[in-house]
Amino acid sequence: MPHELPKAYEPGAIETRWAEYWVKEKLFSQPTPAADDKRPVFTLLLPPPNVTGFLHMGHMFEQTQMDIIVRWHRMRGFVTLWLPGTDHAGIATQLMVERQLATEGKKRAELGREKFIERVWEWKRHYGGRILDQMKRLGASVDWDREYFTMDENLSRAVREVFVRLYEEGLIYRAKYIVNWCPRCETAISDLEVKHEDVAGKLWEIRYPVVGSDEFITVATTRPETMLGDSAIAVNEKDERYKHLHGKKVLLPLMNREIPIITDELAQPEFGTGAVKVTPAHDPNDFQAGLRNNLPQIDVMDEHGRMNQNAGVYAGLDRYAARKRVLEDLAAGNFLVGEKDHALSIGKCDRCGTVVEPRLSTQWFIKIKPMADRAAAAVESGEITIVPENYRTIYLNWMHNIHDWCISRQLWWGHRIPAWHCSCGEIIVARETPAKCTKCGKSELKQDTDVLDTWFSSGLLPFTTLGWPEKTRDLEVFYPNALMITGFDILFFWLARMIMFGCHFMQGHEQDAAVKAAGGDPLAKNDSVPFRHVYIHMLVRDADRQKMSKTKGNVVDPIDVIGKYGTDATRFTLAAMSSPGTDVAFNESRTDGYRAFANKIWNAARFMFMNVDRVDPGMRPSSISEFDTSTLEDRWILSRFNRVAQEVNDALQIYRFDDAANRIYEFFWGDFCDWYIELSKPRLLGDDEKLVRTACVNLVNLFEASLRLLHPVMPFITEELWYAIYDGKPPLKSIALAAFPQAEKSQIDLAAETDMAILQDLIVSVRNLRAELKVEQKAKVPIQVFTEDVAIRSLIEQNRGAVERLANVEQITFAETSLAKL
RNA sequence: GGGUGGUUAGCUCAGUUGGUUAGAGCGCCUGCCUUACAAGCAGGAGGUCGCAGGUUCGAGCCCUGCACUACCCACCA
Repeated sequence: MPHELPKAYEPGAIETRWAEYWVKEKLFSQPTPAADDKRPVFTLLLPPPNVTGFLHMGHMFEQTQMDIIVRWHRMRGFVTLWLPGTDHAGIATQLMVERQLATEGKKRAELGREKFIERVWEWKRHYGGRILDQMKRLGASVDWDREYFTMDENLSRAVREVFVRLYEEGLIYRAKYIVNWCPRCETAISDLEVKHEDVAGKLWEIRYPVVGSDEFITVATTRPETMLGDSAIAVNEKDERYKHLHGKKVLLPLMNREIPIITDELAQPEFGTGAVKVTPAHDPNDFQAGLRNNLPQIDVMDEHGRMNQNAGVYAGLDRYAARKRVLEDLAAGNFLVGEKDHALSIGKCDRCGTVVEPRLSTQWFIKIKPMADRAAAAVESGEITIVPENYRTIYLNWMHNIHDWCISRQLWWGHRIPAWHCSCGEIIVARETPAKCTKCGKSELKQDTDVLDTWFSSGLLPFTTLGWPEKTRDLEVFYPNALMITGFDILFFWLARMIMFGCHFMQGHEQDAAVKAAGGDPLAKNDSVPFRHVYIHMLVRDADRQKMSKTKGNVVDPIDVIGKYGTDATRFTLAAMSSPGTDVAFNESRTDGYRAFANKIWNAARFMFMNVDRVDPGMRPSSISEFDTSTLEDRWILSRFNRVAQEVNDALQIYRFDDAANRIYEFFWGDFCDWYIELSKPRLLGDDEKLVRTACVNLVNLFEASLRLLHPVMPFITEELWYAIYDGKPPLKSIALAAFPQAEKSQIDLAAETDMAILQDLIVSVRNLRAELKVEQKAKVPIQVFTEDVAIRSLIEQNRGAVERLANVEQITFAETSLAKL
């Protein structure tokens, strides 16, 4: 077939065609390897996008990096599993559906739990697959046959199994505790889900009259409405100012309740007046102080952030309205003695932005310390390595200062907690719905209404997606994952939890011996870890380094960019711009440049086909060994190729996607196109049929190998041209299954590189001289070269043709003096 | 309050263990439709490497301080 390619590369149709082909042919489905399979294994779990999602640049960035690594491993002969799925994303999805309902003027409560959940499933069916379809367009080479959803029945069963086991081990407990509460979402949220924001607030000073005296004690607060729930005033034992008041009481203004003056470390003499109000039900520090001093916990607010009946006349008021009224009333009663500006940081709900209220409630917790210690050790010992390295310290600091994890959420969307309450007070934690109470035998049991934090189930994915708790062959082969690629923003939410759960539940796990022998990592001392290496990527920002956000309107939609420049160019941009530890300022001008690169590749192919078709239309690349190395430029380009192959492999080994991409770019454009193709022209245009043929064989071989080298970064154009080279009948169904170029140091021909560098220097300096002397562009001129070096003379002598052509000169002679001239 | 990263060409960024004239893309200037590619080719201009000290034969790189900037963590009433 004559290879008639259009003059310019148009990625659109070509990319969609291959994207569909890869999925249709199930090219990336990875069956479980047989017992005698001796190939090394590479497993990678795709961080499951939320079902709320649409694909944004961050996803594309992450997936490009993963796809490069995955394709690279596959081409190097690894049994490669890249496992895709989506996350039910409890609170986030519930919020989206609530918003959708709001546009219909409906509320969640009106629908009731069952109907609401049905609505969420509808949402999931509608939006859940969207991001996966977009991933297909990106060419993500995941195993679509293994796609999962975190609420699939098998995964849900695994969640219950984990909960029950942890409960039985005493690591899950239920307690009344002060937690972060979002009054809008009406649920507890974990510390991580609270985002702190610095605001200019006020500090109000309130004086409480001491009972039985005309003295007052003054305290300061940023949340005056909570004084309604005060149960003591604390002073420091050593504080001389208050020693005479120890054991006395104050009358709580507005509520007219007598509360004790206690001594507690909560009060620091240096701070403010040295006296502090204690409100155990509304502040975490006060809560602890309350426990230490056996104080009553007076809860004055409800789940909506409104004052309740304990707040007396303020009952029913919203917390901010109550604050206003309390301050007015305090002022009227002459209890308010000061109001100062005060910078404070307030916690807001990560999801909806509502100011979080510390709230006393009964929740389920994980006693996290034992798992955290093991998870810290896994990183400290090197069983898990983290790149960039500074995240290691961040991770360890967090692990070492960890608090118990509140895992219950008062939401409707998520994994229901497998606990059943009996009217007798007994709580039964079980894998399946129990028939009757284990204590009193009653059969009317009510399942706990709470659901689990969404990160509870995602923390289990490295093993639950492989069939756990069954002892599956998949688990044996594919666990642990080789790598985890994810963003720093979910380091604690997800990564930390996966390590804790993995180490805990996979304790004693040994990867299949054959697999281990083939691809085992000597760093890993124990296979319980969920993955051996972690690569943390940074954020994609806009060209001005601003965070992309819908409100700012600076979101760059990857689908738009792809439409404009092609997926390959966009992928190349993201790869070339991703240097570890630095955010990517996504700049379309770069993408435009890489679109040109794709076009360059395309046209190099056109040039090659033009010549090949002329001499031998049936010519195919055979093995690289048939590459003819009789001339300097052939030896040189082969050496350059081997060098870049080695460099690309080295770069990918340490996740330097930028280095890998840049090295290929420089090689292909700079060495292959600018020099090698130009150098091959004299041969191709000459009359010597044998030389023409040799030049063609070399071009085809080198080009085919370059495509394989390029493939992980630019999968589409390489697939298209690879098929073209093989005339639509390639030896394998996809270049993605062909071998990735590897090279040894011995394959680098230093002599050829040095000699070529000399010739290149010569040609460049002649060109410069021509420009300097303003010699007519087309005019061939004779030159004299001055050199005393015999070797260089003979080098030029042997490559006279190339020099003459590329420098546009003729009659090269050698001068005896340094007065070389045109 | 603690911690981390960044500061290099007009713009966006590389620069591995300190070692000749500090690189790339885009933009800009000059000349070219040369038997793939004008999305191209050949050439060119442009940098006191944030500031101030220090170590060294030698510093963009190491040390100290400062400034600016971004981010992470934190229960300071």
